Amino acid sequence: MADTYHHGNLREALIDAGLKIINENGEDFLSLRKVAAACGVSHAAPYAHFKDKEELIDAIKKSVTDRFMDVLVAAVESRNTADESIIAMGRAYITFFSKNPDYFVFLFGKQNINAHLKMNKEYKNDYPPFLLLRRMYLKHLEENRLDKTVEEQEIDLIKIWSMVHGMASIACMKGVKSSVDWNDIDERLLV
Amino acid sequence: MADTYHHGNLREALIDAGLKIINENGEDFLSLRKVAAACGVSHAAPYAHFKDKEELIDAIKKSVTDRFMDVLVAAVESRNTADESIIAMGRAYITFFSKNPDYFVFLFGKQNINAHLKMNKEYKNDYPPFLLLRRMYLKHLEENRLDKTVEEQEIDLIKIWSMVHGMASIACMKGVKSSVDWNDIDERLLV
DNA sequence: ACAAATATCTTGACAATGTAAAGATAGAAT
DNA sequence: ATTCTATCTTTACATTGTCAAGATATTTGT
Repeated sequence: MADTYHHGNLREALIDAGLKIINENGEDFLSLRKVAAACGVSHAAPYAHFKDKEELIDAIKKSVTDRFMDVLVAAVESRNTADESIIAMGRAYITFFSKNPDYFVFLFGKQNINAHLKMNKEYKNDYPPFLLLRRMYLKHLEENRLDKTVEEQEIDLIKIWSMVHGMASIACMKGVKSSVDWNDIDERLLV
Repeated sequence: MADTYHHGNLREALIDAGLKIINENGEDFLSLRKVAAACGVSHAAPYAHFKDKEELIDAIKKSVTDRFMDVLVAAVESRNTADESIIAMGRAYITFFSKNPDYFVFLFGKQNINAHLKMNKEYKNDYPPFLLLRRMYLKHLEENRLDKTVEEQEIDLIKIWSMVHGMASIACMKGVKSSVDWNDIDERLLV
């Protein structure tokens, strides 16, 4: 596989190698040529699979987002009621980024949150974690027989997401002395 | 001033020129050489004032943070009660970044939120906007004669900051269809 | 099965960039 | 006035993203 002219699985290998570099040395350390070298191919080989550096990075982001979604879905499915699912999801959201603070910067650090999602048109205009949250929220309304206008729903959703996302963001900030146990806070999410 | 060997005010000029480039073309477009050229000096001149590129960027961040703080302080001082001040501050926080979405990415997009603050040891371990929020929060406790433990205070503060910061973050995300009026939400901050 | 088309990879090149070293120049200190 | 120091220039080099031309393998059409 390494002694053939054609790599055979270079696209995935580039994504994995890129992610590894980011994990070990941060995004700034990543370069196309290093990724190529890590895969044992020439420095221009990636251009057969990615238009430019950004396209590779977007692919890596999508890879991370997939794992992120796995965690969120698992959290949601570990509970029965929508309320518990939402809390579990919030915890998982924060925990995921507390464990890998660099992923937060990597995913949300740049301009467009879902540039990498729009590109591969797998997802449309919406962010998968947000879609999951909305689904659980609607379930929450049903189960509790609550009646809210669409606008009220939007506001509730933004509130929940903002708090969770904001807490994840702040939890990832080095230099912020967190005497706070993040997993203890989000129980107040739906209060 | 441009025809002399010594620039006279190069440090500030570099910061201003750098900020201008970021405003017009984004952070990615910024390079030390461009900043130097914009100031009419040789490409290595900045090294007399900044250790490396990061140090210049940190200085620019500090400059933006100063303006940010001006806005927050103005908002706080425009109200009488602490409650109103906190809400005004939250609005100003979100409005500031809604107006300049790029600043959000620029300030919080990278690793360490206050690397640029720690460096110039002007601020210690804490983030100025957070200090302002804490001061207002304590005033809020006094005015309403509320009694909370330090832990409860921390949680309240993180909750408020998380929601505001999270909303700012989400408001800055291109691709997030915001049918939400951000300035309308934060009235629920202290509820 | 064979030829043509295509996908994948290599080599070589170039401009932009960050940064270091050595030297020039001006202002400050003594 | 001489020395010192901060500031700036010039030169140089390694890294990087990207392109173009060519080599090689795989797929496709017949």
